[in-house]
Amino acid sequence: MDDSSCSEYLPETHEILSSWCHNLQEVNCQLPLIPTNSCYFPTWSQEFSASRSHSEAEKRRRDRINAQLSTLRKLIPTSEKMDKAGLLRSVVEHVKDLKERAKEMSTVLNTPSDIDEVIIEEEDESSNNNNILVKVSFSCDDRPELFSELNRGLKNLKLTTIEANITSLGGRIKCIFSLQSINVVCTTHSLKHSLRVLLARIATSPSTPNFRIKSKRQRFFLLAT
Amino acid sequence: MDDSSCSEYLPETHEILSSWCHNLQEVNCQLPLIPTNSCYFPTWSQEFSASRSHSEAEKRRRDRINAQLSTLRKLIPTSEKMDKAGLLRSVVEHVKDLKERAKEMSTVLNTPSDIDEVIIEEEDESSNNNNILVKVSFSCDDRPELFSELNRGLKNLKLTTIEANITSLGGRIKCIFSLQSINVVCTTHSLKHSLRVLLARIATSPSTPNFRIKSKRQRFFLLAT
DNA sequence: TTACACACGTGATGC
DNA sequence: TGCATCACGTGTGTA
Repeated sequence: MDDSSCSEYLPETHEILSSWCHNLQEVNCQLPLIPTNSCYFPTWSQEFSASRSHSEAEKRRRDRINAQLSTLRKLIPTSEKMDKAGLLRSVVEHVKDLKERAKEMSTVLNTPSDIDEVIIEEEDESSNNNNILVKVSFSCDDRPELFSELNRGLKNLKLTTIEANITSLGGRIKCIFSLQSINVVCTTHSLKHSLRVLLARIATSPSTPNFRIKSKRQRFFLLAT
Repeated sequence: MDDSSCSEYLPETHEILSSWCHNLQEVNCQLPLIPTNSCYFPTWSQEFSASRSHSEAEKRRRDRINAQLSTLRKLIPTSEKMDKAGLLRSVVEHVKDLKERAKEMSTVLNTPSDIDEVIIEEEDESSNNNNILVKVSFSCDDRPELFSELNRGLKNLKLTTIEANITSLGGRIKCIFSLQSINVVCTTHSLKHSLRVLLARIATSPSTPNFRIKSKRQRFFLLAT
């Protein structure tokens, strides 16, 4: 459509129309206003042209937004056939998840610390019954016999491994265990003491002489925020 | 505003208005159409009410989308004072970056993959003497009994663990072993076969019924290419 | 003034 | 039908 199709649009009719539209705001009848202090037709033309460029600009804006949305849709699996709000909700979830994961990664990566450490803490629910639940964080030099020694020691203490997270990096190893001791006569205190002794012994046990760590990775790369 | 405020809106005026609006589509004058085969006022009321609920629903939709957008804005640093398209572009960048980082991390960290896998390869020097050296990469669902089963199985195969790297994350576990079999009569081929059978059995062994992974994340993020 | 960004109400369309 | 989503053109505020 070009401007000439507006040539029959007379001032009177515009006034009538505007007046009606103004009185009936609920109809949301949107007419470009006609300035009263300038000649009529050029102004209408200008208004119309402005309106068109406005709508075109708005379309470009919408297209920019939708382009990013469809990019996001490709990045997030299982987001096909989701509406915009749903897609964005998934995006929020995934960003949160990725951030948490990255944080956890750096925690895990931090893990094999350079100094031997043994941290033992009881879980909250440990005092409720005769089951003792402890969480153990344990760092030392890595070596082949470590696992069998750990298994043997934990077995001797009648401890069951509920959960284990073991990371070995650069010749160091960090183990995080959730251990459970069921129906034992010893106290939590004595159990923790025995555990501490066991782990200290394992940590300071001499390494196999001919054991050489194969892959010494650059740890700083992993620790960047 | 209630419907009574429309009481002066006469059919004639609506016709005139509709006619004008139809002839001047470029004005985008949007009136609810009046069906010709029903009484006038109720229909107008109904149309108006429908129109109002429509616009209200649309507002709710916009609000839902904008709520997610502002959540995203909080999640993405330096996205204040960005327009919607810019914000979404940052989100896309951020997600891509985080995914790449996670992928990198999982490569470096040997993060467990979502599919069970068993990769067995001989080390180069294995053919030189009667010692067989194999490197095993093994991924499966994590569970408490895994370690003891692995130890038992490897012991039965007369395999010594030279090096072990074990990572558990999100309910999955990945083990990388360097295993040595000294002075055995079996061939490398049969050893690898036995090993593969063992690991496949362990990987598909049913999990302890009451064992629940603590954090069940949407893991596909780490695996997306 | 121009240019841009956002919210709004509406028609179209799919279930 | 009614209810949901989307694209559209417009009014409005801001720089």
